[in-house]
Amino acid sequence: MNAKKKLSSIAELAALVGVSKSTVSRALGGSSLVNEETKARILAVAREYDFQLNLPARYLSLGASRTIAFVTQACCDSGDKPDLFGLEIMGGVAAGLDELGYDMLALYVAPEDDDWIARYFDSGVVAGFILMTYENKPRQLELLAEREAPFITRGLGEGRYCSVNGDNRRGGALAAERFLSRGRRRPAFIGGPADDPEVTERFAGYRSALAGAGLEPAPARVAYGDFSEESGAAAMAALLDAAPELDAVFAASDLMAIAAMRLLASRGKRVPEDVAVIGYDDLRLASYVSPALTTVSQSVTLTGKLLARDLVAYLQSGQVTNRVVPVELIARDSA
Amino acid sequence: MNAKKKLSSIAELAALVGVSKSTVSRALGGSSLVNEETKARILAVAREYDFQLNLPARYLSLGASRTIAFVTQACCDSGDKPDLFGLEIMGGVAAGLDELGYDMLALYVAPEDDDWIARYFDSGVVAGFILMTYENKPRQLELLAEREAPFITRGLGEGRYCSVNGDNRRGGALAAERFLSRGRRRPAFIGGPADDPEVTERFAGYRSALAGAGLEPAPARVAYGDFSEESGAAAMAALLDAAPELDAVFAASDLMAIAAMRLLASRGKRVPEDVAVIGYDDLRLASYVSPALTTVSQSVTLTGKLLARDLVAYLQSGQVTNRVVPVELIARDSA
DNA sequence: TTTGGGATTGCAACCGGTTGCAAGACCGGG
DNA sequence: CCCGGTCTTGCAACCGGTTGCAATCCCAAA
Repeated sequence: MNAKKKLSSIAELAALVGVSKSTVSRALGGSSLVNEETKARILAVAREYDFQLNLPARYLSLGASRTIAFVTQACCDSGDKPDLFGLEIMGGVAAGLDELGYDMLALYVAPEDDDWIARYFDSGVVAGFILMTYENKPRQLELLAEREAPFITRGLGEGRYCSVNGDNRRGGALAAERFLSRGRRRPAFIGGPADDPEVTERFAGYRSALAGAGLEPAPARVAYGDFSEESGAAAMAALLDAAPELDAVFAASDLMAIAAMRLLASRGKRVPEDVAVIGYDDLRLASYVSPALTTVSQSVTLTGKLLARDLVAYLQSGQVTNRVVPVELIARDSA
Repeated sequence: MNAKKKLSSIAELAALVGVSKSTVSRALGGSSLVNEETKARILAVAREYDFQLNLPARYLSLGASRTIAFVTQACCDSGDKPDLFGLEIMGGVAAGLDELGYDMLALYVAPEDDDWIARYFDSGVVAGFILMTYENKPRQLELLAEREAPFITRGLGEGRYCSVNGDNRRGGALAAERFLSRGRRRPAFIGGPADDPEVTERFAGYRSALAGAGLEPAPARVAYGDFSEESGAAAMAALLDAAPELDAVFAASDLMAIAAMRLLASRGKRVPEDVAVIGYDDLRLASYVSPALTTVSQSVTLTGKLLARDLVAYLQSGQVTNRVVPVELIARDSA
């Protein structure tokens, strides 16, 4: 039935319908410069042969592609840890881009690689980037800006470039409120890097919610890591030494929270009876550990879709957006 | 310094060096038809201006792109479960493709979508596919074959098309041996779909290892699910009812194994004291649950790299390969 | 000195789209 | 009947690469 020979160019289609290349091109592009009746005829034949236009040719001609690069950290060689948070967001981004008719190229870049922007942007393969890397992020942002490559990032944009960001302040507050409602009066905090604006925001929200209850985060009950498990364990150990009286811990990433729970267990503390624990991110993991981790959820799917939409909007209009997406507390067993 | 104006075409570069387009094209392509000295001169200038050739144009001219689509299941709208196993493999594929100078397009397709092959292959955006979907996989394989689109899949290829596959038989055997060495004599099996060749292989390996010790898997101690958690819980429940004497469970996926562990706990069985549990896949998750899951590892990174390499080899030579990658038992606490 | 052949290089066509511009068809008004 | 204007359509140039073929140059062999 559909064994008709493949059409491999607009010219063949044109010949078949009896019009010129240009007319076909315009018809497929939905231009108003074509007679409705002719357009219908062309589209009918196109559908019948299920014609697909050649995208490389189109991109060449248009001087712009419809592909977006999703840039995430390379998980080096070995069974190294992929960036789980980034990976979960990728699904949302893919869905968002798909709706808008864009494709997603997955780019795993090594932290010390600066070359990818040129390789992918200057060569015309991608029209823009979604930046999810953590290491060296500021430098990469700068490089992108320098090249005038369109991009969006998850995290703070500060009005200078597009971003989608969780409501970090509210996230911190949610954690603090949860502790308070559970009667905890001596909560501790484990941050990511102390100079990471997301971390300071979370801390600010946390502190002011505590302040609302007349509490203040004792300096001895504040420690910083780098979002990784190892750092989470180390921070937890340090906190226990410095402030053994703590009865709750709010960590700025699920991985640190999980590591903290392990360390607590190894020191004979029960979670949540002795120490309540709250994480951040709501990785898929969080619901599998035991006790299941109470955590602040950033709605990965929504974040992904917004990253996609706002970047495409920027490509089309140059409109810089800094969107904040709501967070919510996912109450499980650890706090 | 490097503020030289951008070179946006081979022609500009050519003018700068004082040669023709063709010569530049050949020099960049490493052709032997160019004088070594000229080639060096061209490359030097190219590097100085860090020139990137326009890939859409190149692909158009060559009639083939250097992009591979990694096809995985769309995780529909909501906070739906992404295919964790696929996602972990993706990292390996990305690394493998990168080494070979290919790019990776991430394609999340809905199970009932048949159109993507045309959209991506006929339009010339991708040169081939890596197929990771589970639902409707046979049909999609058929469609790909019909269109003569180059692809490779994880799982069984049966000589008809390229594949990379874990050593399922050995995986099953490893699990059985572990049970035996732990003194378990009444092990149960939870498979994925009973007609999935990977599952039957695992079962075959498992059964024959048991047979080596004079045991036989009682039919009452065999159940089938679909790799998902829900099905794992259901299967486990059924097994407990039908064969309450069981002292071990080998599940064909980590998710089913984890669900089984939960169900066992809810029925008052201790893992591993009362019932030992072994999973399959070694998802990142496996080491986080408690007790940490003993499981059969398929070396995701290696699998990913091989998928990349074998597909590219096929693109270049038409050589169909069916590779089997070794599996290993990761001993943790659950068995 | 002429001739043959290898090494380099450039010309120009082609890949398959898009689009500015001109041309033809057809309309109503003057 | 002529003119200007609106609709449609096609021509041909262009996007930036690749590559077959012809042209040129140089050197050794005859």
